[in-house]
Amino acid sequence: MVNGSQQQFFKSAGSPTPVNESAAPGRVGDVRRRNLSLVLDSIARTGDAKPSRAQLAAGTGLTKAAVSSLVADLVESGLVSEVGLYRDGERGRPGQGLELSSRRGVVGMEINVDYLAVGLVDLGGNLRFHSIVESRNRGMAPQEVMQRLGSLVAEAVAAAAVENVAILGGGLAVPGLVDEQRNMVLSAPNLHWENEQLQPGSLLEGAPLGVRLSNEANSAALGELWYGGGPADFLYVSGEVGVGGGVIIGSDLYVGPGGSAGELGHIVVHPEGPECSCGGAGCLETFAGQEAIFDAANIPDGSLADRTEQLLAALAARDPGALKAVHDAGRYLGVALASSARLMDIDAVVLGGHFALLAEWLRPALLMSLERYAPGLLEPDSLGVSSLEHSGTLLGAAGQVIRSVIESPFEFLLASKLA
Amino acid sequence: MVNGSQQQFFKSAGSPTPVNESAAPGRVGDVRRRNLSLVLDSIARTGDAKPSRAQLAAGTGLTKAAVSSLVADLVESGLVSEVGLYRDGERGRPGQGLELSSRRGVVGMEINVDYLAVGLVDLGGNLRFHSIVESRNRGMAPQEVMQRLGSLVAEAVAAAAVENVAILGGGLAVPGLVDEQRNMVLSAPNLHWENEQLQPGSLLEGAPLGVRLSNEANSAALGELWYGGGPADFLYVSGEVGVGGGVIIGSDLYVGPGGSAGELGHIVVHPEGPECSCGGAGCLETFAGQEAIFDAANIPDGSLADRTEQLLAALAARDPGALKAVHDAGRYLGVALASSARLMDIDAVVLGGHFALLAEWLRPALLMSLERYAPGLLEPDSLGVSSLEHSGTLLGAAGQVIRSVIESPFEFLLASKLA
DNA sequence: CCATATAGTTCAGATTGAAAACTAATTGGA
DNA sequence: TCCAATTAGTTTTCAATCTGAACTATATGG
Repeated sequence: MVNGSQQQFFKSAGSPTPVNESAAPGRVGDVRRRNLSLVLDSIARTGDAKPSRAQLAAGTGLTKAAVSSLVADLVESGLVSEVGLYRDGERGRPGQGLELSSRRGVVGMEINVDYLAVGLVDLGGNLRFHSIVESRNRGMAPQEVMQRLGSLVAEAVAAAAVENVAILGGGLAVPGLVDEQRNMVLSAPNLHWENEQLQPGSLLEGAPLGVRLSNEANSAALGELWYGGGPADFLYVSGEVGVGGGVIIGSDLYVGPGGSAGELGHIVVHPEGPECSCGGAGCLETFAGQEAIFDAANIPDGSLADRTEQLLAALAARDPGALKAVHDAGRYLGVALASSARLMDIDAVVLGGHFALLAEWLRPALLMSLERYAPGLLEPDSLGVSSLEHSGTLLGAAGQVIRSVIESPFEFLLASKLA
Repeated sequence: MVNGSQQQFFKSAGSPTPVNESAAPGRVGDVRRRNLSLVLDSIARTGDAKPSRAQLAAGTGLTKAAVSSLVADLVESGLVSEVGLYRDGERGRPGQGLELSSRRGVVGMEINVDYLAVGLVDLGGNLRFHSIVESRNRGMAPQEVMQRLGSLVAEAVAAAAVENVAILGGGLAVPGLVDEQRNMVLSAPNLHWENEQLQPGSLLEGAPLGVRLSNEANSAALGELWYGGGPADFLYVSGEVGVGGGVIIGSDLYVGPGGSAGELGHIVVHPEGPECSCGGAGCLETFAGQEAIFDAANIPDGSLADRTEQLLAALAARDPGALKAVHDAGRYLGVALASSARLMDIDAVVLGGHFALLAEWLRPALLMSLERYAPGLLEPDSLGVSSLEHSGTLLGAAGQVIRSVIESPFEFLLASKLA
């Protein structure tokens, strides 16, 4: 990066505005980097259709010659496989179908307050193995939780061996703010974790891409985007113990300058509202968090599964307290979404987690509230409910690793050539 | 875009997921496109220091050979000029200083509710000519307003001739939602404009880059970023007749999928608040808009300048009504900023327009409110006040055109070679 | 006045995609 | 049965562009 010959800028002391270290210069080789990604992405998007080189050339705008050369590299690295000829009853030489290799995969992992989950996702996005176990992780030491997670991961690794899937890496989602670079959980209030250093890499020794830490709501949003048919722009609302959010803009996750964007739970929905655990007041979470809803609905303490079941039963029985609790949550969620949609110019919402379960009762109040506070901004059609249930988060966590390969295959090729 | 030879994808009817039309493929020539921009941007950033080719090579990571070739093209196009040798009392051949040409400029224009403003900004960002006139534009026909603006522009054009500045294009900011592509003002409630088709190009016939329409708050935010020393990430709050906002993330304007992000004025700050002109209720604008503040402070009707003067006088005289009006505005602005900062992960704010004038009285209430609703999120130091006053918006409007040249000089070179 | 230092240019070499010609594989119809 | 037509994919030639190294240009200081 730095030039060998210690170039000096402006010699007069004080260095008045040296030439800024701008973005990296374009090199001839960057073109191939980009086109490798373009072709790989085209194959990924085309999905089940298994495109031929000629179709990729037409779809990407590259020449057949260029595509052939690029595909050769991708096949050699193992990311792409040829899946035999295909025909459709017309003349001409048949094409070689191409797909993301089903013999390469990533392990998706989720630590949440009440459960642990692991899944094996192949490059094509198929969930090849999936396992969830209840685990009261609140207040448990990270090491202990990681150890429990490790035994779940071992199952996934075993399944991968049986299915002949090579594991490239893993993604681990946790319900809190993370520093991805340093593998730290900066703050996960619902787990009672603060500045915890994790060793996610040790969950998958030897995986070339390591294990990538991520936020639960963000991963769920990405899961919805990539594997749940989410639109290119939407706000994902994660109703786990806390109320989280993930912002998808232009098919990309918006994380903000510090990486902690989407904190929907701490939008102020009533300036005279109750104190919040975050130190503020009137936050959405104080009206629409799981705890707040259970309390307002008079559901006694107990395990999450029990309480949820009781709440759903009460709602089905039209219990006025329960109905009002959910109605209020929907109303305030509407306030938060109206403000968010106006601020970020977003016109679609996907409800996940707890909110997906309650959607039947929540939706009417939410729509009414949106109509009151931001009339015409969000159509009822664009207020969706996640269908991925508990696999959305781990699909998203794994997907981030898969995506990083699709976006930078060149680096992956390099690594696999060295090995 | 489409291939000549009508490539057919999957022939079986129904075309199951044709290969997606992804991003454009990388061509060898893209490298030069990028590096031209890189070098030009380096020169722009280095600003007054007027870097030499060798310094640019060191700063960009390109070789001297590449920089020389790139600079030759930029000089030929007139975007960059050599400004003589410079020395600093050391040995060696002196470098040729390079700068953005001061003989190329862009006209910045602003239509607001109570005034019109025009400025001539050269590529280096110097405001070479500036003129503001009062004009009660509310309810006036767009044609009439554009005509008045035209005579102001004529002054700027004359000034450019005198100063020997060639005008490349213009930027026109209006206080409303615009469709930049189609030169339409979709909605400017405070002007009483709705779906108005403008002809901004006719303001500067013959300017190669035409005239670009933009939103007032967004332009002001960009002005603050480029010419007011704003940080890389901040929320600009524009207190004109309405309350607007501009979101700067990573030194880029965030406009959202539909281009209308930053609508700070219609964030809900109190769910039981009054009806708003937007159809919603409890919006920030109903508490902190100019009208709301003047009303709450019991300032009688009149021109904006008069009312502002009266309000400032009342505040200086410690009039309780005026103090409370501004205090309340600050409090609710704090609610909106707390929510926005949490949602978008922003940690700096710049107050502009009316809010800049009232900053002395507004700031304490605002800080108190931020501390109440989002403790620790925004440091007092990161709550700034714009110093650009009425030139910020037109600087930003012109800057967008300048920036587009810096980001895509290749297209500009092409055009100037054809001419 | 020349050794040294720095700026900038020239030229060979490498990478890469475009364009076009070519080879490969398949079908429909003579 | 076999060949024209059609489509897939490869090979070859060419142009664009950067790097690296050698070279020229221009200054200072002893």
